[in-house]
This record gives sequence, structure tokens and C-alpha cells, in this order.
Amino acid sequence: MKLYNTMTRKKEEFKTIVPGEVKMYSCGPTVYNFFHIGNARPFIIFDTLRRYLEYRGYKVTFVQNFTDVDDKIIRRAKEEGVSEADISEKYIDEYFKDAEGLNVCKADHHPKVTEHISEIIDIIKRLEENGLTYNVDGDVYYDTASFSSYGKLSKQNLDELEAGARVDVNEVKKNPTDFALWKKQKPGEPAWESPWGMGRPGWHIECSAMSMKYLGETIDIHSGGQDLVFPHHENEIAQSEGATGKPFANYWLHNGFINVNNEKMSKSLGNFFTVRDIGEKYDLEVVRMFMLSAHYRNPINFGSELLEQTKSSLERLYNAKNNLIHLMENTTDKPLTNAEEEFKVNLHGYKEKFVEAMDDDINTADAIAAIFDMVRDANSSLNGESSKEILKQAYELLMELTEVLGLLQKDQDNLDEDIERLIEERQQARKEKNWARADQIRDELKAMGIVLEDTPQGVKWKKA
RNA sequence: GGCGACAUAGCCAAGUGGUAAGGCAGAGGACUGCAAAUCCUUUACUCCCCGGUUCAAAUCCGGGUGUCGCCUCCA
Repeated sequence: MKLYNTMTRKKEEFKTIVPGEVKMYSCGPTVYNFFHIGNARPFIIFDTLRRYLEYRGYKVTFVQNFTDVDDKIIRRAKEEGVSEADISEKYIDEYFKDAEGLNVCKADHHPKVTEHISEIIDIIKRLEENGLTYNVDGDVYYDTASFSSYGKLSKQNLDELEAGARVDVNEVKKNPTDFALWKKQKPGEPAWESPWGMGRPGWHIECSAMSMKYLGETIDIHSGGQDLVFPHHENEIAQSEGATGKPFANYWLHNGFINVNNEKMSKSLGNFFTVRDIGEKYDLEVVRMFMLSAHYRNPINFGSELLEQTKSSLERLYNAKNNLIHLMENTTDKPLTNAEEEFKVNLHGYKEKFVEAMDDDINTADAIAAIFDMVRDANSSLNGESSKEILKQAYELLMELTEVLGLLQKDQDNLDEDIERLIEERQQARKEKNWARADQIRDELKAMGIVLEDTPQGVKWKKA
């Protein structure tokens, strides 16, 4: 399979360090609030990549951190008059709730910064020994000018960055691109002991430390949002490679941004959507489908009209799934007909198209198209006369492919007894051609959110 | 100033040299007691514009226009 590597700006054939095994690290959230749809994109995309790698038979070790000490958390804790840990623990819990709604699997490890202070200190010590740091009164900085390949990921060079209008004006730094590895404690802030005095880690060092601890000095894939390319990932490279002298990650993957009305989503523009808010109006599976319906590197626009479109298309897939289940329950085993044998061959073709799309830098839009192709074919080729065997094969392939995308995994609940009784009563009324009563019951159920469909194999229902 | 992305039907969106996927919405038809679901037909002589390369370009090259992002915490 091929993946687009930000480091080389090319799609490259994916080769793992250890055959059959993938070690991947994805930058996780700073837990000071509910996460928004912009955060949701990398969670969903890289969860999908992980699922696909596993589908292709790789043993994947996936690490995604929680940043649980940071300026924003400290500020939030002060505002609410609680501890930093209260804030971070709360929003870690909330993260898992929303992630579950989005069908994002738990990582193998979700390390927290506060639990890895000693690993962080160790790396800073190694950098210090390698002459890549300087200490200004208890603040330890990375001396980016001493790391010759600084800027290789973002293709920035130091001189041009200095020409930029918005570089840090911290006067104690030797160069504007230098960044804090260790920050001296300020009054009232959480702090840990270190060789440089009481303080806390800088913003970038955590990912280097935790990636190395759980995955080793060189990993296969490191991923995150496009905005992390500079400076965050650039700094991670400087830290990790500066300490070990080895490549930090072989493939750097970055997802594109989400805009609202073609503008960046931001609190000041008032176009900010948390996943929690959207979950009140939509099943979060719709959000997942929305994210997967475009290529992960392209910017996408977000809006309620688009969610409505996505909701309708997802319904089409659920209809197909439930139709297949309904047909399977109402047919018998019999030998495959010639047409069914042909359909079986087609099924294989859809699977191939899916795999080909996913192999091409996880082209989920094309992969979804393959599923829609399959669904149309199944809808027109299969019916109440079909053999159980071919229905089962279609159903199983549909579930196999959609599971890779994390879609279509919800099953229908059972109906309440009194609703079942109403459905039965309606069937009786229909037999007696009492259409008025039949329609009345159908309307009643619709008001309760139950939609009925009359099929040659009996009544089907679904929740609206 | 530096780095980068995007521009394909009413909307969303694939497609990186061989003659425009898929979804949503719309229209017409079939099926149905009526619906729903589903199926069929239909909606881009053309892919922002202008040049060039080629037998052949949405796809490559050059130029232009427009939009957006990063260079500061940020997915």
C-alpha cells in the first residue's frame, strides 16, 4: 500500500521496520474541554488507518497521548477553582465518551504527560549531553541552530522564519525557533523536581518521550493534523533524533483542516462545533461517515446541510444491511443459481476495488464508492427468491468492509411488545383491506419514530 | 517574506495521460391498496481561465485568476 509522506511530499510504498508489525503514534488532545470536529478528524482518520492495517494483517501498536499539563489546563483549573488533575481527568472521560460515539477504538496506550515526567527528564538530559540545549535561569531551551537538519519536515529554514511577522519575541532565546524543553515553575503552577529545578515539561517533549517509551526510538508512522507539522512535529524530530541519532519516524501523515463557510473554525468567529453538541442532533456515526467521504488530506467544509446529505447516504447503507438481514431470515438454503454465481464473482470485484482504494493512501471516498456499487448490485440482484447462502455472502462482505471504516456496526433493537401488537393488528387490517385502520396504525407508529415497510416477505420496520 | 493546499454537475466528492466514479437533492417511470424501501431512465459534449507538450490532458509544463491554511497554543 502507499501512504503520502509529508517528509518527502510523495506517496511512498509503505514498508514496516519489522515485517508484519506497525508502530504508530498519533498526537492526541489537550484535555481542557470537549473536543471539536476539527479534533475529531484525525481521531477518525487514523483510527481508520489503524483498522485497515489490521485488516491487511498487520499487528498494530497504536499510541495516542493525552496532554494533561499545559497552559490551557492550568488556566481552566484556575477559572473553575479546581485542580489541574480534576480538569484533565474529567475531559479524558469525556474524550472516551465522544470517541465511542464516533466508533474510534481505544489506542493500545493512552499515555499521560504527568505520568512520564522521568522519561521526559531523561531525554532532556541526553540532549544536554549532546550539546543541543541551553539553560536560562531554570528554563531549558532547545538550541535549534545546533541541529543541522532542523526544518526538514516543514521545509522551513531558520533565516526565512526569522523574516516572518509572527515569531516569538522571547528575548532570552538565542533563536526565534528555539523552544522550551523544561519550564521553570511559576507560582501556583504544577511542578516536578528536575536537575534544572522545579518545573514542568515544554509543549513538544512529551510526544518524543512517550513515543519512544512505548514504540521505540524509530517508529513506522507518526500522524496528526496539518498544523502540527510546524513547529510541533519539527520539534519532536529535533528532540528525538537529537537524543538518539536515529530517524524518529519513517512516515509522517497529516490530515487536512475543517472549515466552516470556507473559514477556519475558531471560537472568535463563532463557528465552533464540539462533537458533543453535534451528538445532540445527529448520530455521531454521521460525523464519521462525513469525515470519510472526502480524502483525508483535503480541506473539508462543515455544515448542517452536508450532515443531512451524509445522513441520507448512510441510511441507504443501513437500508441495504437491514434488507439483507430481513431476506436471510425469510429464505431457505438452496443451490446457487447461475445468476447468483455471477453475483458472487461481482462481490469479489467490489472487495478488490475497496482494497485498491484503501491501498492508495487510504482513499476512503473511493472505498465508500465501492461499497455503494456493491449495495446497488445487491439491491437489484437479490430478493426473496435468493438462496440463503448468497444473501449471507453479500451481508458478510458488506459488514467486513464497513467494519474497516467503522461504519454500519449498529444493530436494530428489539421492539416493545405493544408495538409488535400494533404491527400485527395492522397486518390483520390489511388482510381485511381495512386500509383506513392500517394507515392509522402506520401513522401512529411513525409518530413514535417507527417506520414500516411492507415487503413481499412481510413487514419491515426501522427507527426514523 | 517563506512553506503549502484547493478550484470537477444544484450540493458533497473521487479520478494524475486514453476520452468524466460514487453519494445527496431534482425530474420521469416501474413496483405498492397507498406508502416506504428498491430498481430503471434522466441531470458536466466537459473538469477556474489562457497558452504549450502529446496521436491523446480534468490529469503533464508555463502563465494567470480566485479561495484557504501554516510560519504563535491550535487537529
